[in-house]
Amino acid sequence: MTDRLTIATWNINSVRLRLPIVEKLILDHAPDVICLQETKCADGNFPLSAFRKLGYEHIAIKGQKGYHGVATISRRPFLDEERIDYCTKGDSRHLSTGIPFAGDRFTLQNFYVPAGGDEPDPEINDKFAHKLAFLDEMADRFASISGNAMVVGDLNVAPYEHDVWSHKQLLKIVSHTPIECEKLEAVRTAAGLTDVMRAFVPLEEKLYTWWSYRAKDWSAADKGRRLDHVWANPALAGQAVSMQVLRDARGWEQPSDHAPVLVRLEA
DNA sequence: ATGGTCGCTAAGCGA
Repeated sequence: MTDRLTIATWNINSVRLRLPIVEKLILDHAPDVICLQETKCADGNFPLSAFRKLGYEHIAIKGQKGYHGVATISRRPFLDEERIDYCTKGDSRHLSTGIPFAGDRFTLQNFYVPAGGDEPDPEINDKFAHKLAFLDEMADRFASISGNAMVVGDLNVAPYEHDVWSHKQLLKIVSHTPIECEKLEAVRTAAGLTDVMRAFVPLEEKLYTWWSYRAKDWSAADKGRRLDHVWANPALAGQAVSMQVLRDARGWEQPSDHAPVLVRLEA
């Protein structure tokens, strides 16, 4: 009996404002599990009933008022839930859920890594220091990951040359500095995880998930970055049969500055 | 060209 599961990850920059386009994602692509970041919504204000009406009865949230916030919305029941307060700042940036799949299970970790501010120097920029510490803590914790695992979310680092529109022009821009790229790679390899998006798109090809609101014409300029990621242990990654970045969603009505990423599993 | 645009929550912060 073949099991199939489609997972979406999307930084939606306010779940309440973006409900109409999350609904469009659901109607167009019918993901089984949706991982959202930057929900910007206290738990008591999360639009649970809107998602339940669309058939997503299992909703794990970790929100805070005004900033950050992650949510995992599912048609399948969760086997367990865990929330880790990385850097013990009280930020809502991590949510882990156990997902039943193909007679087995995997742990789906939904992350919103700190953006890190503008100045790429931890000595003078606390936000950048926080980002680096967050990545170091991820690497520490990931060293003991076991079982089937998938990591998704806005990791706020575009690690490879063709994850940005201009490698040379972005080397000193937060999200593509060498130290961040090295640390992100250390996180992924600490757990032995595969970069699922890059398994479908060769390293020589451009791959973006985010385009700034500030561009006059984001699509024409196409100065994108791949800030969103999907990683999995090799066995689970081997069950991924498709991956797509829904670039069109960046042009939907009142869009997020991130596009959703969809991965389909079959086993 | 050191700007530009968003969303929160009510002037400034974070992205």
